Amino acid sequence: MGAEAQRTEEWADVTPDAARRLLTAAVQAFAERGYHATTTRDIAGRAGMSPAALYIHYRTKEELLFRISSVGHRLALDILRQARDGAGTPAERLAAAVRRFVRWHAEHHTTARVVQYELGALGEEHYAEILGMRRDTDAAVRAIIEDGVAAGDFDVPDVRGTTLAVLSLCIDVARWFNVEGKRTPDEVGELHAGLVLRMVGYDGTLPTGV
Amino acid sequence: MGAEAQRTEEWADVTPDAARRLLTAAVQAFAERGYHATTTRDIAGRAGMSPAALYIHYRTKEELLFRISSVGHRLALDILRQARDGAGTPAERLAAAVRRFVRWHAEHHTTARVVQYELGALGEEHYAEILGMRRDTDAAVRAIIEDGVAAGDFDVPDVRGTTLAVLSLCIDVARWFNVEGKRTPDEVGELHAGLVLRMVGYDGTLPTGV
DNA sequence: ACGCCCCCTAAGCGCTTGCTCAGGTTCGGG
DNA sequence: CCCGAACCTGAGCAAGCGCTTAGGGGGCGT
Repeated sequence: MGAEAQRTEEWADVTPDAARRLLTAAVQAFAERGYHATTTRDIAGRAGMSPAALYIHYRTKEELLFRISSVGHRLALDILRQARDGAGTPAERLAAAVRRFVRWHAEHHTTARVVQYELGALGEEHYAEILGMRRDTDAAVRAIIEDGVAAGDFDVPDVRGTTLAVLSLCIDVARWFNVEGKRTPDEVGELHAGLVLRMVGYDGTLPTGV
Repeated sequence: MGAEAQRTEEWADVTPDAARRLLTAAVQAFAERGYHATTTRDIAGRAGMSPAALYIHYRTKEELLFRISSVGHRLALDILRQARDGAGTPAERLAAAVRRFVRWHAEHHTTARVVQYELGALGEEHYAEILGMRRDTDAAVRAIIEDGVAAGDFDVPDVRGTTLAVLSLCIDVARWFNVEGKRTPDEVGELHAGLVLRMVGYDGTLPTGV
């Protein structure tokens, strides 16, 4: 499945068609220039519409950002929760979590960039709502690490700090990942999964799997 | 030494006084709201001046950003080069590099945020100039890791990828570090130094030092 | 005492911004 | 054939933007 196919799939349940086109146009524009440097005319232009058309489907420019941020956080959270609740040893589940989380940030790095770096532009209420999802994200990763510590598979002196560092390492992929670069999302995910297992003091070999 | 003292010290060689006040005002504003959401009136207001005063000391708003970015990158690069060229084993030098680099990103997280996340707002020529310094940053860290591999102290299958990940982990501190939080810059630096030594497969204990 | 230069402000110019609104087009159901 | 609902556009408004300009005040050397 190519990146293009996934990009449309990601917003598949946004209707009507024009609203989805505006949304994907906004994702691209926000990712390229940032929220504040993007004009409503630019978004509408990319979607092949007049500026006024935007306001039929969204009340403000900020609502567009919130919708993107909301869907993006939901997707990222689902990835981590699936790994947390999946089968296998803590090492296998942590490796799977990192692999998929990193792969998502690389593959959908435009969306991920908006999701991770444009939070500050959200309105107060929307920001608070997103913050809740981010706390859940942290909790999901922490749960896996705590499982590993309890099982005696991991050696982690500072669980909260290490959780933060693991998430930090994964999220930052969205900042530097470049489609023109030599590394595929799969390769980056694999590399990071290995690094994270070392960070938690797992002394076995990197488990394979999705 | 408090953060306040360091903040002024950081821009000590910027003269005259009004130019420095404008610069520090811009750093705060850019870090809080982002470059594009910051107005020249806001910057001038924070510095206790009229909007026009800005243009006596700086030709454009973008030049202000470039100056900040330039000084910030220079400071960060110096930290890493000092660690690279310092005495000690590769593990000691890598630990020192991460400790100090992370500490800088935590202590000066306002400056660091502008330096790391507002690159895209730079003009083309200024951007190219900054990019050169960023390549040097990468090279400095890579050199230490290569030393450790050559000495047989580190086990790193993918040197370039791991270098990128190490830098990534350190840089991202600027995004999440919160002065209100419970962790001091020193503690965060210590934690990350330990994590990075694990990432490079160093099997000794964390060396102490600056 | 005087002229000079540096530093600053008040006012505002030209432009772009987010957003609005009256009016037109398209299309399925009766 | 007509109606109403859904969707879209052209034109434009008020506000805010980066930046400019004309002019004033204060401290310096002479």
